[in-house]
Amino acid sequence: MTENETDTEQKIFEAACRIFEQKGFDGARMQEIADEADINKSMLHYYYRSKDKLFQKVYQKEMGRFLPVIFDLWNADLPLDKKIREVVEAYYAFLNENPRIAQFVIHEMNQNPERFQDFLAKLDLKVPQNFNRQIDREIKQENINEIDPRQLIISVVALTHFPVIARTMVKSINNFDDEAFQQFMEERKQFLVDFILNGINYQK
Amino acid sequence: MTENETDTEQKIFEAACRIFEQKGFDGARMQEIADEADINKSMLHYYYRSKDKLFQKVYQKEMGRFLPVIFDLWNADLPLDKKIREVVEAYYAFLNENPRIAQFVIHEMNQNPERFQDFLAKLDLKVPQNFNRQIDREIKQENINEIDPRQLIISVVALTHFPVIARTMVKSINNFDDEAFQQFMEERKQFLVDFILNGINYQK
DNA sequence: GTCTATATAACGATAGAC
DNA sequence: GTCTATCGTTATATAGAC
Repeated sequence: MTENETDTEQKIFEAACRIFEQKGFDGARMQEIADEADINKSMLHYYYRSKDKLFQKVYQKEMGRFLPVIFDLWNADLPLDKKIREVVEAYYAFLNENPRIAQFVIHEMNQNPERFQDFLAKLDLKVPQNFNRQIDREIKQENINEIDPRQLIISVVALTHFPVIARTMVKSINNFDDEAFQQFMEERKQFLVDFILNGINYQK
Repeated sequence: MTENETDTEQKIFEAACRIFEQKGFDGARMQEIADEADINKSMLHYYYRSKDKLFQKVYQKEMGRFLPVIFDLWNADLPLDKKIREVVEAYYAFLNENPRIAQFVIHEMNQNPERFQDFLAKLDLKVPQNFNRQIDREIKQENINEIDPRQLIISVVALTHFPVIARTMVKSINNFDDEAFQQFMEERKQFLVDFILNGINYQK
């Protein structure tokens, strides 16, 4: 019966992830999570004691998945143009598989900045030092404009993540259905790589 | 006594704006709004009947302020480089005066896409047709790369708005206090204008 | 219009049978 | 482990005195 235990617990957790991602902590209802998991509400308390503790688990999982992806590739040993393409594609792949995670991160981060800061500190993410040096070199060799690497990183994150976070607005304004939105985002991928490399005046 | 009536009603409304912006509909408490307005909780119901109706008013005010700003300047009769600078500066000015509005819009839009779509339809915002034509001309004259004007607009919104929405993350990652963040954003303004114009390969 | 007191409903959490 | 029934709290909302 160990399998059934694990199974129930996991069904609850996965349902909680979906509901918390959609509604946030304040908007989520324990009953709703129970319904989503197709499991009796008491089981949520049996396995996780409280809404708060269940949320903590979800929070750690989602933040722990989201944040490393943001930084992972910047330190890679790749030429700048290839790196930009890889980062954009990695962001796209991740956001495609996790369409609501960015929205969750943004909202819960703003609701409780201290908790976010504490969590970030524990993650011990590497500041992209290699990338800073790479940008320095490229500037000295006059391959790109003089830019602050931090401005570039946040710009790439913004350009890729914002349309996903603001998907409702992008769809409404352009009268996109889901399919048209998906196509728009696919076209955007190539646009972004060119836009970013031109943006820093990259000379091959 | 008409003055006192209006005064109380407005104090409530302004407090409600601040609380709903920070906490969202689900996270906001009527008692908290009453405290923020320094007014008895019953008065909220006396003037606005319900939390929902009070929120509707706030929603309409905030959305009605936010959305026009996004589109206003794109149709202006300005050369492209000047237009980009003006738009970026207009976005900056608005977000500086309303530091939490973008976060509010994003969250409530995602919580209820249908309501957002309905509201947007009623606003009857002009699609930036003039801007589309301007981009067409610039492409034909080979002043810029072949780009989709919709991709450019959303990119400019993303580059300016994302750091504000994700302010907590930007601050935490870079170990910025409020002052350092403000300076980073100020430096970013010039970075963005160059980055965007280079991004579309603008030739003066 | 403003206050206190209270009704009503929703939600998180627990007890206890099986 | 799982279910039903229910407790205790909190939140919205209203009634009624002033």
